[in-house]
Amino acid sequence: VIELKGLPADCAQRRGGGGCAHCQARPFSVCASVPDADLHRLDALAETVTLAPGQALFREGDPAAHLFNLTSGSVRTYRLLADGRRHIVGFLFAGDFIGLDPAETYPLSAEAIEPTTVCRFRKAEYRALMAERRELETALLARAGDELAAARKQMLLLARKTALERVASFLLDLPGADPLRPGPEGVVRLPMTRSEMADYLGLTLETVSRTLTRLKRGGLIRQMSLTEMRVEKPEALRALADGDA
Amino acid sequence: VIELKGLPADCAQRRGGGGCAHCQARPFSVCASVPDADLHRLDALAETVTLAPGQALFREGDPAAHLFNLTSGSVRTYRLLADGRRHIVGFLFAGDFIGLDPAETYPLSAEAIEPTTVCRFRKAEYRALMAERRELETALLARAGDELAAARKQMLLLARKTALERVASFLLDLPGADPLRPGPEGVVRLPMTRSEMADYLGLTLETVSRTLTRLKRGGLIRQMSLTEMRVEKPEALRALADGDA
DNA sequence: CGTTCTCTTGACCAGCATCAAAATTTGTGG
DNA sequence: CCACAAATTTTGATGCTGGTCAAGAGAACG
Repeated sequence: VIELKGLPADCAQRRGGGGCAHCQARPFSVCASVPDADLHRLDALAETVTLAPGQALFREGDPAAHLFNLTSGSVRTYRLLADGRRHIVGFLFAGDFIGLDPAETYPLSAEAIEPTTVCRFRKAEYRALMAERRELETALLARAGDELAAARKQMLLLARKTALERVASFLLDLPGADPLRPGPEGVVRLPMTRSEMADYLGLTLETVSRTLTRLKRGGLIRQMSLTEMRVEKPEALRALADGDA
Repeated sequence: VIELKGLPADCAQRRGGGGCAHCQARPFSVCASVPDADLHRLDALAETVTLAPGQALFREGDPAAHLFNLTSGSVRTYRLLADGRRHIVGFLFAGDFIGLDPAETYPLSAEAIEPTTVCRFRKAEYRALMAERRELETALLARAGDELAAARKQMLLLARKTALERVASFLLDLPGADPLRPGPEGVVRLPMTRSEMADYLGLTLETVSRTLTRLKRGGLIRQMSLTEMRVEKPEALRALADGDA
């Protein structure tokens, strides 16, 4: 059963001052394309929304009134099949943008998986800004290209990789395996449950658990806590992930 | 083993006159966003390329010098894993655009699967036109959003659907099940091989063949020829595809 | 008309799913 | 801080979907 907590109307606050200027996520986000001098324009549109774990940002089918930029925490996006099978489309982290799809209603649901803050814009207002600040549209097009590339990578994983290869790929794709992001080198945070990993990787939670155990036994990774893994042998993991048979 | 025929340098011809004005694919393509009055600008940039079956448009890793618009025929795009496993990323038909990904090199290979014509643009020239004709950039962003939506649909299919559901979804997604496109109502063209369907759907060619046989036996589809299927019971097929258990 | 390629069908098998239960972690109230 | 309840993870036993291997039937092509 899935949490159905909505989003209270008063959760967001329009900010007066210049939040964007010291936004941690800006270097990773599309906002980076807006020059410092024009930041006040963004600030004027932005609302800050704070989410508790399990709280929904929006649900599949809701009118798509907003665009979002994740500033901290993490979010899962998912769709359901009629009989309850769930597919987690992606996990989003600081700097990720939500709302590239121009559809009138959200094509998927989005929920926080830990305490999370997002920057929210009214779609119409954001589009107006885009029409004016061309570099923002260009940045979004570039971001859309990146997302498409990531989606294709994931399709390859789902279509042709084994369970072992999927889990290895997943660990390497998470931020934290990424040297650019904050946190100790080589330590991967796993804020999501095994069940969520499974629904993302097209496996069952048992298979994910067993596979992680195999990787631990093989010394490729070491479990620091339930939500943190240390990658001990990145090259070996990469070889697995890429199916270098 | 896969065909490795390249693209001869003389395959393309810069056209003088106004090909775009009577282009069959224009209503379905991003070019529709360019008003008739400005069509000569597109025409000035466009080269027509003719491809024989199996001929490559480009290969993964090639410098991404061009963007393409498919005007007739069909194309497969694919990536390979180190040990030879193939993933077909998509099948493209008239009106489809290739090159949304802003990467410097092509992230996948593209080959014709039947006699095909494409409209080719130098990336730099096209970008220059985009910078000037804003509605083109907006149309591309919208197209990117559509592609992303399609990619997510495919990820759901690969992550959570059974073989039967995958094949049913595939038959319904092909143009031809689409009432807007030309051809007799309800007849689906399958210009690709069983092996290609399999590499697209994350199955084996045997499973695809067996599944099509099941659908035929069940009277949901009828085989007209090897490359044509008639959908006899669209609702039943749709129910299967959506997993309405 | 034979060669070759693709498709179909069959027999068997393996990887992952399913079902079930124990171990561990998390959360809550006293 | 501890005890207990609930949730998540891990591990085990078993089964099924779809993969693998193999052979035969159609199509396509020269």
